[in-house]
Amino acid sequence: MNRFERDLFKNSILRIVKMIPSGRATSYGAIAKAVGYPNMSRMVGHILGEDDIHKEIIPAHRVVNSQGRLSGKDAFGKNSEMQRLLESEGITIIDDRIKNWSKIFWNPIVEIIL
DNA sequence: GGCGTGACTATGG
DNA sequence: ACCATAGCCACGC
Repeated sequence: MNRFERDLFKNSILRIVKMIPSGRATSYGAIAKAVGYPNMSRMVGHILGEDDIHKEIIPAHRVVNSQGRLSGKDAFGKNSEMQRLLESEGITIIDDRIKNWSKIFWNPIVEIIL
């Protein structure tokens, strides 16, 4: 993956994350698949953690792992900022896991209409 | 180029 | 449902 591909990958990911509706969430792997790189789930998390990501316009807190776990919460500073943001959107979290994950899950491939 | 690492995932016990 | 394991692959050292 050269730098050009990497930039496309990054831009595509950020575009999808911006589409996640409030009150819903998706997974690293689902986003990776949606942009055509099914094995790049780890990179999705890496990119969302980069410093130049503006968390005001990129709702990175709506991206969790495939089990609905808040595996990235440590990147949101201390005191469970990620959990707080999700709860403020009406999502219930128990032991770092989103309740009713199958209902909350937003699948980009299915729900994005071009 | 080797090696360890990680906001990951699918699978099997 | 929980844990371990093996794939995965860009990145940094």
